[in-house]
Amino acid sequence: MPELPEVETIARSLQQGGRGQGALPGRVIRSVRLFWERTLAEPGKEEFMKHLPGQRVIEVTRRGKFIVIRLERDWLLIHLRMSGDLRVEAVASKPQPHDRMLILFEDGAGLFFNDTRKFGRVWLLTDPQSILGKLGPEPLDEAFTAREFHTRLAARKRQLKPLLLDQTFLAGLGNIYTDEALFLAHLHPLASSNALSQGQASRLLGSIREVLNEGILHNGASIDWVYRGGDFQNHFHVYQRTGEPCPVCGKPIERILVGQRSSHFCPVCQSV
DNA sequence: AGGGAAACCCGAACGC
DNA sequence: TGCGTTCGGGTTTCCC
Repeated sequence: MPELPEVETIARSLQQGGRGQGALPGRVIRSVRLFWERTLAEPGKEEFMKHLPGQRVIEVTRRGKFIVIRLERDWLLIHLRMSGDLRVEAVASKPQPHDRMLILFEDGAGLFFNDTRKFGRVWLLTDPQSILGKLGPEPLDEAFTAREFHTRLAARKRQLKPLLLDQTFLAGLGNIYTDEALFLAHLHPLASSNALSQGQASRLLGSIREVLNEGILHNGASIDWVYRGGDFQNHFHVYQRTGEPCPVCGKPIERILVGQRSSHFCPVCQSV
């Protein structure tokens, strides 16, 4: 579940060396190995091999669900998608099952990209804005106001659920966090975005921030058997709790399909 | 413009 | 036991 909190956690650990000895900044790339090429590397294997070796890592940050690695000349963007994970080894050992890429550094350290379901992607770019520029605002950015959020919601006429999942509208929310935020805000996933009052928009932004911060606190969620360290899955209010009593009113949680995505909500607390 | 569907993947969890 | 089928997560692309 490569949603914002986990990406945030990994980016932080990569910067601070949290996972083992993983501080990337300062390290110089020696070589790159791709164990899976078909959809992993953009623009392609040849470009990676040609341009990455010799470049020093400057810093590691995050934008939306992307992990952003700034190199001396280029930029590396990593999207973990569903089952992706990053692992840093001070002395790179041999690849493990489902490892898709290894970036080997001159001092022997290695950054492994492991991804069971092969959904993840890595981009090598001279200008990261070609991708990051399309993203909507950061919900955790304090400069992003509830008033601005309300304006953006009112400018569209869409079901709340798909709109919140739209990364160009707001960056970083996935299916879990959207369901949880809508529940906390007492809003129905099918409610129309342009029907929200300023107060409802404010409450929704507050709920989004609460859910994201809670996810970060718990190191993200490990659901669908893909374990990646977090335990936020033990704190869901509605997600994957179909039929269980609503923690607020006791009515069974319902599950519907919205924009092909499963959506969990309380039919009483979240009226349209 | 909004919404639906399919495609990309895999392994768990099911049905028979 | 061993098949086959379904499912779901994020995103892009195509179509109405």
